[in-house]
Amino acid sequence: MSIETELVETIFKNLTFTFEEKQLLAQSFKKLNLPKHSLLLEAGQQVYDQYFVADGCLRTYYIDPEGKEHTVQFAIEDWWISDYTAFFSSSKAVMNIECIQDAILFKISKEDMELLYLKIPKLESFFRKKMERAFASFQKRIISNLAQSASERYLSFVNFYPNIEQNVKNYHIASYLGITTQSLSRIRKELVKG
Amino acid sequence: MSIETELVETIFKNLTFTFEEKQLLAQSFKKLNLPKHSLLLEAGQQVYDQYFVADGCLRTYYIDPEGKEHTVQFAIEDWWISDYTAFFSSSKAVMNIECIQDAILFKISKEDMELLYLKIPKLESFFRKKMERAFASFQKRIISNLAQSASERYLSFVNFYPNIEQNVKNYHIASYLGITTQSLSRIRKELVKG
DNA sequence: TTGATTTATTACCATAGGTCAATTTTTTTG
DNA sequence: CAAAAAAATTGACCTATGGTAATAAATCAA
Repeated sequence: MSIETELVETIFKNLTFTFEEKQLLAQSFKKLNLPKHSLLLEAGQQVYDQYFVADGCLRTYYIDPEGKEHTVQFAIEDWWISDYTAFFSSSKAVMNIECIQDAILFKISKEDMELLYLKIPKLESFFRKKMERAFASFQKRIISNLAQSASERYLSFVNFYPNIEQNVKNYHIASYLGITTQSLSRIRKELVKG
Repeated sequence: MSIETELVETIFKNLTFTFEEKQLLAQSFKKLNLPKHSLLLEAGQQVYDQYFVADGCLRTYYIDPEGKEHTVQFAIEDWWISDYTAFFSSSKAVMNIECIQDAILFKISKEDMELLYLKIPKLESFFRKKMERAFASFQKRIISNLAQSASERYLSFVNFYPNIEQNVKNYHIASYLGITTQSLSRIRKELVKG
């Protein structure tokens, strides 16, 4: 399958493009195979790209001054991932991105992105809507962090990411929920009992 | 001052418009005076609009099943506010929005917004960038909630919203930080002692 | 397959922050 | 300005979650 077809069929499912537009897309995106355990991005690096996950699983995490990891986001098939704060402002990453399950990605640079917006205006709509959904889901997460107990957050997580639980380590989930692995263990035990 | 001029000078400071575009903007936005303590939006209501804050202070909060309030966002001069999850998906509000200090707002409906995007494409860029910044700031908040203690979060808050602290009640800040007013009191006492 | 390494569980104690209730301070209203 | 209402503080006690450490289970690599 040509990369043009692949892009159009995986990333931009609901859009139609002219031949020239497809060419342009194919030139802007690069396909990437990423093995499990590899780091896609490290804190301190300049962030040029964002990545579409065609297959596999990754996570974005922040390492605090005490060295503890905090998972900000998981990304599976059909999600986008980057250190967006850095990507948007063309600055250095605060976060790390790790590949949790062998992944296939399509990457595009911010620069190419801006050019595409100019040349294919419908992409601006497409990405604005994507941002809106991402924003809404972050907002839900903030509410969940404020209003729910650890075990409620765990249940929300399992419900929201049903396909992820198998792929990730307990300490990934714990660091996403903002608790220790020990607490997660206890919570699960309680839930089985309860 | 005409509403056209007002809009262009307050909301869209860095953009230039043709006469017709300004007309269109003026027709799409409505100016609103909102007194302190009034509710701009209540959970359960259909969300049609988003609001630009020209002056004053508002907050978005969620009321959990136990009746506790959780402040998701403050908005002062130059910020936008709405229940964005509901606004984007044209659904019912989960959040409430309360006016904390007498406010002057400009509101625009989602419908008019989408029309404007079609007629004035540069607005799509403008709002995409706004979304990007909002997204980045939510991401920071998530990290802060995961990685920081209550007193660290309080210091970050004071630092990030230096002008808001005077305007809001302690219980607003506490509910933003995810703690009780009692804890906030204790934290402040500790910080003064040093 | 087996030993080595990584990950998960459990137990015990410590602590940040919550709850309830009383009191003081601040703000609002007539 | 005084009385009433709202907000903030404080204290005593409680609970959820954290930290440390030991053990068990699972995964990986030779």
